[in-house]
Amino acid sequence: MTSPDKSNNQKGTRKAPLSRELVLSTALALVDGKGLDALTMRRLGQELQRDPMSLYRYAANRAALLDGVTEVVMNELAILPEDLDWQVQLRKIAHDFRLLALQHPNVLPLLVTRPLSTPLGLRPLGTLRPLEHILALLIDAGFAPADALHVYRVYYGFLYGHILNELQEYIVDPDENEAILRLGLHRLPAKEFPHLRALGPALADYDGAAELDQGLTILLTGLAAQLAASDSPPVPQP
Amino acid sequence: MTSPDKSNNQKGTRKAPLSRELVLSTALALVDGKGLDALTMRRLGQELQRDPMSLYRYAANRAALLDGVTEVVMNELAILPEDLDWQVQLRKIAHDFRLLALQHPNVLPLLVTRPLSTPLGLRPLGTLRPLEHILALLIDAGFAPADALHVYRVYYGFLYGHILNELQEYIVDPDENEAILRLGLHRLPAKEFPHLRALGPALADYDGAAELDQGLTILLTGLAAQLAASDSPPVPQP
DNA sequence: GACAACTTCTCTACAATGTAGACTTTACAT
DNA sequence: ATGTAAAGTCTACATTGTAGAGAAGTTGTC
Repeated sequence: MTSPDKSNNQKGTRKAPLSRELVLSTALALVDGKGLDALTMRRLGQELQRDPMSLYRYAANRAALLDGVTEVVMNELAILPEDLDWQVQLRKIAHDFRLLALQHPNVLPLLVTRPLSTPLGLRPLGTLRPLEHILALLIDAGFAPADALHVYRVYYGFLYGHILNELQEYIVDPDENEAILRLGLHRLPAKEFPHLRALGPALADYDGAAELDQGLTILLTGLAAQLAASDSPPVPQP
Repeated sequence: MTSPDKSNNQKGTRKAPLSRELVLSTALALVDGKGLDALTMRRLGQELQRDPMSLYRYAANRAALLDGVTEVVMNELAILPEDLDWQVQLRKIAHDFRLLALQHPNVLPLLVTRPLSTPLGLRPLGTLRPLEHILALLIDAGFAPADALHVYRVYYGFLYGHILNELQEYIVDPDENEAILRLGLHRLPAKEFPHLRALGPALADYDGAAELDQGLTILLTGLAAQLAASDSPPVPQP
């Protein structure tokens, strides 16, 4: 072993030096496990058995740490083989993203919120890679580059929106879910909220994947139509 | 005047008693003006010329205060005359909501994030009213109640997503916008991000309203198709 | 080895925050 | 006046992010 953990393991077991990756992934674990609020410098330091201050070598401040966490999560989104039909690919990416969000529900607020403070041009590469990927995909599919951008926005907008929606209805304990729901609906004035109250049962069983897929179908239908429409008129100039 | 502000205006001008509305609207003003982080109990107290502790009579804690602010914003969303065609209405609501979000960009994180901590059934009525309204609208338009729910989700999902997207690209100073963008794009490795870099100009001029409308068109097209498809099969049983 | 430069981590300290608990002031009903 | 409830204040404390100075450990050069 060329790299020794050598001598200094005598008292507090001298630990291997930190790294940005280690710091960020422990931070992520903390958030996943105990929630966003649990991610404090002190707690993270404790988790890593280091003085909280040592963290500042790997993230300029707490905000940067949060950005780092979102980046880590974003990087978990695998980039995929390009073979398939573009519609199939968009579907797949959407579902992958949904699963990713479900695996880190506590991070979602960061995912949707942090980019608000960072102009697009300055975001970490990991965050921009999906964008580039989808642009490529759409342009290959026949969309004009500018249109591809619009389509991307519609698509990602819808995707983010769906995830938000789903996680809002998502409750950890599904038994509790129904209980709370019934309780809550009961509270609503019957005259003002007739439809909502009537939908109690329908609200109780929510199938996120199906819901997403349904939305995607609508979206893709519309997109395909648009593509077909724009494909014919502009003949390439000789 | 039966209610006197009478005697006690002699030294620090005895102030009229607070009220939840006053507290919340000042809180909103603070957030609008100075950003989310500026909304601290102490600062809000100072703004109202009261001891920070007095606020706890109108909001159980800071989190509740935040919820209150989102509620206030939500209540600004006017409910509209019902005459119009459902598609027109959905379009109108979407644009209204967009404008609302643009008027309170600093509140958006709350708008999308706070509901995550409150199960649907327990949200403030103001937040649920749009939901009920749209359900009614869709059911009137011919959707089965359960379908109306799905449609609502797609619609609101898309809407939220669009707003998030738009505000992410929104920068206060439009001059700076282009500068930052150019700067940022330049930084991207040309091999890895060819399309994104090429889209520089297209990225620079963003028309949110148009973008939203385009998305809505796609969505509504898909929805209308779905409505037509589901309208014929299930004949009412005699 | 001796020494220096550098990286990594720790200690101490401070200002700001949310909020519990006890108290004071004000308003009003009897 | 006297009691009761509401509204507002004071004091105090634990917890947070982070600045600044330095300690400990690592590595390179002679």
